[in-house]
Amino acid sequence: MNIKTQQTELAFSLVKLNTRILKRLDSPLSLHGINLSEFMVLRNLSQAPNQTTKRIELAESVGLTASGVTRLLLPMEKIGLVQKQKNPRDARVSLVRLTTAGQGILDDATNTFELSSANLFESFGSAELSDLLGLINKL
Amino acid sequence: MNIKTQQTELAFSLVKLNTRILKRLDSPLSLHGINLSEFMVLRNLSQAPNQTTKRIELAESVGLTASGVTRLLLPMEKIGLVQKQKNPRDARVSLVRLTTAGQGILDDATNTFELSSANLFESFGSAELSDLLGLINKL
DNA sequence: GCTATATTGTTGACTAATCAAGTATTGATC
DNA sequence: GATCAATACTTGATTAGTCAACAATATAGC
Repeated sequence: MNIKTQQTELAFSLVKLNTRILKRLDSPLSLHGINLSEFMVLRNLSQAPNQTTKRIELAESVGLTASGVTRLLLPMEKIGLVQKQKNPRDARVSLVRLTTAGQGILDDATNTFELSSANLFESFGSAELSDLLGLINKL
Repeated sequence: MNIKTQQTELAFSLVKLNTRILKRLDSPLSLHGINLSEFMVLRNLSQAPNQTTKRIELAESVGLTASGVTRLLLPMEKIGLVQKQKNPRDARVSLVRLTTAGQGILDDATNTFELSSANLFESFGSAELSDLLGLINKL
């Protein structure tokens, strides 16, 4: 098999895999009233210094557009998972901060997510896991 | 790093990777007037015996629901990339067949897709490609 | 300091998909 | 051979996201 075919097959397989993975990781989170995108946001916030991030950085790290983030955060603010804050140094940016409630939901959801992940990779040993992570990080 | 953390990190990375990959493979196809889902459909059909498949198998192999396939195929039929055909043995199923026009578009689009794939995996050698493919196929 | 350009974010209009409900047909059981 | 459940597909309503256009603010060069 020549390299072009390998690349193409791989791309094709990755695309096919996609939906299945997303569904398997997303559905279980509905238990906590959030979806995968919201989980990603919460997780990103909790790892950010001071649990606070610029919306645009959030967009980048979750793989959405700025406008997608606006729409995603709206209900999250409403139910109090995150808070909007102004940046005193730059009035254009508005910062997003994880609330205590948000952290609580994140903690619960993380358990679920860990379970789904374990389920997803049940046939993988530790070596394979780090191999795959290594390869993925090259992309 | 314990195995649970590995699994979780990997799942997280996969999700983050997702959007980026999809966009890189999808956008270039717009040159040919199709999107990634349509490309997947055409490709699946062309590899099926007699270039014909049941809609529900198509759904399965492209990662959509039956209803998603209905909606996806509608415009494709209209512009003549695929044809609807009845199954004489079972009046419930309707078969989908790749047309010559569809095959033409597929051929063009395949070149583009190969290019995007090559671009995506440019830093991968042949061994890495087959490693990654192997790991992915375990999922 | 003033103007031109770039950055951040929001909004309206749209798209691709989902789900739940419905229709039509088939196959299995009694 | 009538009924009941399962299968294949379609449709209306909804959802999560995009893009393009916009407003507000910041930065750089003159």
